[in-house]
Amino acid sequence: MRSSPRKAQYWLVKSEPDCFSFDDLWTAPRRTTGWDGVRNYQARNFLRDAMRVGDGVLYYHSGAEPPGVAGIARVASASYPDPTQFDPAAEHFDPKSRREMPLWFQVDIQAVRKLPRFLSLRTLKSEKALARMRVLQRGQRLSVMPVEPAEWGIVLALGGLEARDF
DNA sequence: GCCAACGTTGGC
DNA sequence: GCCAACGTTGGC
Repeated sequence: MRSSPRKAQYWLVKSEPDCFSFDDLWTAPRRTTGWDGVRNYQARNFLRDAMRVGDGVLYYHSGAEPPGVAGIARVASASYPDPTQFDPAAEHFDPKSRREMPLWFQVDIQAVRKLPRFLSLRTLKSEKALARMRVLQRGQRLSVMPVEPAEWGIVLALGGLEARDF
């Protein structure tokens, strides 16, 4: 039996630009980095179980002035164990994790396009069509979350990109 | 299994 | 710096 083509999937990831900005990703080797350090089970499940190579990623700057979407990226690898969980010197070392049964996973993400217009949180909130977007719901703190295909299209358009730019 | 205390996130 | 919201921890 053959599987039918997958529907396109989209995600949003958060990063504090003081820590790792979209420009940092853009200038990284192959414009790619391992998205390590995620230590939330719901976010872990998205990384480990749902993300696929080629999925679209909105790169969101949190803790920034202003916060908002800075660029788009793509999932560039299958998920694999986050090596920092095993490193006692790493900030996100997790002594509960075992190499034979890792707790935490990551994917590689690769920058695709910088948004011609940075899309501030304020602007996102003002867009009625995005009212249900997950990142805009009060109290949500996930650093990795799904984005609806329609929302992806609206965000790209607001940011000055077209669908074919991805 | 409950729930209070605590730590973290992240906008403002 | 403040604080609301949330996840985790640990006593019971």
